[in-house]
Amino acid sequence: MKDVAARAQVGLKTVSRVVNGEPGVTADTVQRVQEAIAALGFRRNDSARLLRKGRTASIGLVLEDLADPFYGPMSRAVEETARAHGTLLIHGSSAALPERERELVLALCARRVDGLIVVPAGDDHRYLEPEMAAGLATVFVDRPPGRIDADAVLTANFAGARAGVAHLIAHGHRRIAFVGDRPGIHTAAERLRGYHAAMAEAGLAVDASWVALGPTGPDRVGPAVRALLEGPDPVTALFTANNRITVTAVRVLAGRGLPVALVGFDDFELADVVSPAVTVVAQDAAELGRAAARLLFGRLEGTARAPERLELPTRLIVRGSGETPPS
Amino acid sequence: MKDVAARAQVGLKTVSRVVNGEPGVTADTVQRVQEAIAALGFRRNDSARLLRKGRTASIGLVLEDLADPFYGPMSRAVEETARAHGTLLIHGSSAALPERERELVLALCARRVDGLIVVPAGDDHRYLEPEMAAGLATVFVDRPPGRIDADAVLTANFAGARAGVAHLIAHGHRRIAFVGDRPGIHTAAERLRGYHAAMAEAGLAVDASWVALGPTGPDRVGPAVRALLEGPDPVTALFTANNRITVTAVRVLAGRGLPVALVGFDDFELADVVSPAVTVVAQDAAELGRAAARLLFGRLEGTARAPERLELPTRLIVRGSGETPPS
DNA sequence: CTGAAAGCGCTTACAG
DNA sequence: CTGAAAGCGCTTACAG
Repeated sequence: MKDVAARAQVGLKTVSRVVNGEPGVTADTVQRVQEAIAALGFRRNDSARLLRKGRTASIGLVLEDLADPFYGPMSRAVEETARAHGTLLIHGSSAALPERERELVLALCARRVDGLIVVPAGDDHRYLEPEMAAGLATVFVDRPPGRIDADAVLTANFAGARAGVAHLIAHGHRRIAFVGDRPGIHTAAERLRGYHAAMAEAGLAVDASWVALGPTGPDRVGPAVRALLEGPDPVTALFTANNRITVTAVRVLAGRGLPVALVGFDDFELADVVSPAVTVVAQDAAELGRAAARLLFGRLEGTARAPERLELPTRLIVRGSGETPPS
Repeated sequence: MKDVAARAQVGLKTVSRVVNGEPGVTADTVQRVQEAIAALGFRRNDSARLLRKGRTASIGLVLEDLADPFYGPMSRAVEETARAHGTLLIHGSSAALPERERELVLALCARRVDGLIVVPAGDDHRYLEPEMAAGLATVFVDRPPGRIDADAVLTANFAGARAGVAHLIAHGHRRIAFVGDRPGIHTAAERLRGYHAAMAEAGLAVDASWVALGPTGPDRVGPAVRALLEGPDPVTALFTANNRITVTAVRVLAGRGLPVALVGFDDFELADVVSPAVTVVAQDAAELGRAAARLLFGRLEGTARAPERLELPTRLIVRGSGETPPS
């Protein structure tokens, strides 16, 4: 910019005016500056600009794994909202490691992102308190923050799971298994609670062996599902508590002839094409992202207000697998 | 930092030394400074730091759509490599609009990202020439850059498609359709070329009505596939040229009883579970991202070298749908 | 071991 | 209409 000013024989401020299209510069001067800009190939350095302005026009999004199909639409929705606000999006995957979540979040804070959207991996977010006290807008999504009060956008996990399990019960099932994520994860715990509620409301006792919790990879889920379907007194229906688990269950069921009822939490691509098509409790990942971004920019632009908690409804999509009667 | 210095009664440089763990400060001084840091809740502003350092420790990734399952693993791979280099990742979706790609890329340039990875939406990247001449490291991925010379990591689209179509021919098919993306897209054109090559090598004439090109949404692909399978002299096999198209084709085929052979370009989740399981020409999206990131950081750390072009091989995964004989 | 001065590339607040 | 000075929050190069 200094070079441009020198070449156009004007002051720095005049170059700044031209670059930013501010009024109050003679057409003649504007042209001289523009010629110098073109000749020197000058481009404004937005990082320097934003340092002076006191914001970064960027927000951070920390989630579990960008490669998980659940997070793609969510990220995209956040990105679109950010774009509408002239803001860039910095991404980070925590790989479900609390330590990595913290590291990423603090790196983003050090960059002074204007706001932060976090899908928690850990269950203690007190490390964010100083940042939030200093004015960092933060919204948690998919899972609530741990040990601090902050904006959160969640899915109705309890109600959704309860409705899914009740659906299986309504179709005559009594021996229903729950295959879920590790119980330390909020969504997993809520969905499990929904399962227990539906069973209790129908007056059905739950055998401890019907509940299989753990990592969502096929290595754990495959054997767990097979175990539930074997033995002297197998379950007649499965409630799978997230899309990674459902997909593995579908794969296992496809390998056996026996009809087993299945309802999954989360919709997934081709759920309508596999045979039988999979009945799911769908949540809207994109809307989760949109709502979180809306809350975030609301907070960035508005006045201070108390933390808000939004809960988005689920939708039962009936496709066939959940309506199989008990064998 | 000024406040910390004042409170600890030291100079700015000493605070800087403590914050960065540089040697040459008395234990006593270190402690005074650390107390001041804790009392004031000071956190270094990395944006300011990096401005002074002349880099931003961030790279930009511009792709078509973060919500497309093809890009999730690719992004994640780029992110992991960036992480290993202490670099953050800024994401942008072009929505396949050349104008939006340009806008995003230039916004990232204005932020002075250290490097850029681009999945092109447009076919003219001369707008990047001044930036690249000024030292911006840039790698194109999935599709080559248009009208400039630059690093690129591509899939062997031509060879992969040729092998996929040859596979159908080897299983007795003569009337094979090609359902692909708009021909302006490089990958689409290459795959079409592979189809024509395989047909020509087998001495088979291609009826113009067998080639259906256009947008990859179900609105276009669904009717196109149905049209190919109806009429007096329908095709007996389909080659679908990307995962969005294949998924729609699978959906259409599931709705009819007749066996039609199918080979798709790109693998996708549950390809092994739908019935029949789908034979695909798989490409490695994660490796595409990893290779691109490796090239980028190689360029950032190394000396200048001529632009490089990598081509990753595809893998034919035989699952059943591609081995259906002609009806 | 320690710190004052200059600078990264911009904008703000002000004066002429 | 125009520009010199100060400042955003740091680091670099240097001197003591």
